[in-house]
Amino acid sequence: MDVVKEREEIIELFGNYFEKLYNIPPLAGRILGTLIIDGCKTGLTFETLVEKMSASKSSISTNLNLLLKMDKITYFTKAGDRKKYFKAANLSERLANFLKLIDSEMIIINRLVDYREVTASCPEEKCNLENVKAYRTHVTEVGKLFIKTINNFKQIEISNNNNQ
Amino acid sequence: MDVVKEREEIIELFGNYFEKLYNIPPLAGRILGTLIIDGCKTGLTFETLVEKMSASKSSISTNLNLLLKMDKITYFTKAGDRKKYFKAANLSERLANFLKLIDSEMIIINRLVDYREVTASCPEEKCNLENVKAYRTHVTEVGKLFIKTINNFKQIEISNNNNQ
DNA sequence: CGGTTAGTTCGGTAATTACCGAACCAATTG
DNA sequence: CAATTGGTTCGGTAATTACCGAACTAACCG
Repeated sequence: MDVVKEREEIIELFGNYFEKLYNIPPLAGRILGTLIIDGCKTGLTFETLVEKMSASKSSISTNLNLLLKMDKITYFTKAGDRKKYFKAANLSERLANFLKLIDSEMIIINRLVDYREVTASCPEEKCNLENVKAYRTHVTEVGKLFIKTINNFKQIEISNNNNQ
Repeated sequence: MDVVKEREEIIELFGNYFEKLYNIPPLAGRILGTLIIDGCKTGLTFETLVEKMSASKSSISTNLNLLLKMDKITYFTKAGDRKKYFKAANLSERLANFLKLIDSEMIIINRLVDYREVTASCPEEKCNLENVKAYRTHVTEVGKLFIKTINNFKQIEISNNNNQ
């Protein structure tokens, strides 16, 4: 395996994937990809990112702050060192965002169910109501699965941190 | 409940939700929301949508074709009637799109696992590899859950169609 | 055939987005 | 204090997007 080339390609894949998934600028996607690949151990500094991405300081700043606000990344600092070290957020935090999505979907579905219950008059609309309810059950199940997984990761992360 | 107002609000909610979720233009999101609320029974015509959305024919055309290409909606025709009747796709079809997303995520994860297996030299990177593998397990589970649900819906849809 | 209906295609434009450079601030160092 | 480092903020601009109107096609009707 050509490790260097593979690294580039994975970052690019991640970048595009995150860009679409989270609706973020291309540069933000690429930063996140880079942090997942390279930044897991020690984190990457602002400066390093400016070089690696060959982007301007202002763009890096803006997009780092965006990713921070979205809880996709975090940073830590070292005593006697003014630099921030950025790294991708824990998987449990990244997954938690899906729960928010699921919650917002649930709100819409519940309103749709209530609405349908008022308006469903003909048999065709009745079965439509049943469909929506079945869909709600599915979304609930997905939510539960995510909560379970997030808790798993939290356990893993705690024991990882203790080992450091 | 003020049904008319509630209808408007649900469409707006759906519109914004789909816009973000699928990365589609606002109008496309609103069309999809409208079709889910209003178009389930008999479908809505091109003309009706132009009026309801108060948008131009060209914009409606473009966005309907986009939604068709994405399998978010379908249309049927009636004998002796030149119009197309648009309706939201079955839930099974809409959910199938999530599977595509999961597949594309799996491809990246697998490449990341392979990459990590080559590059993981220090203990910290080893546990990182374990994290990614645990995440892969989770994504696989989500995929299975979706497949199960999609099959459920297919069953429901078949029996619904037989009752019509 | 000409007229109507249903929908598409093709510029064009207004609005939005992504990124940049330059000026700036705030903390530290000599 | 001045100089340096690490990062932010603020216009500005190039590129992209979302939508429009007008002209068009294709199928049918009388």
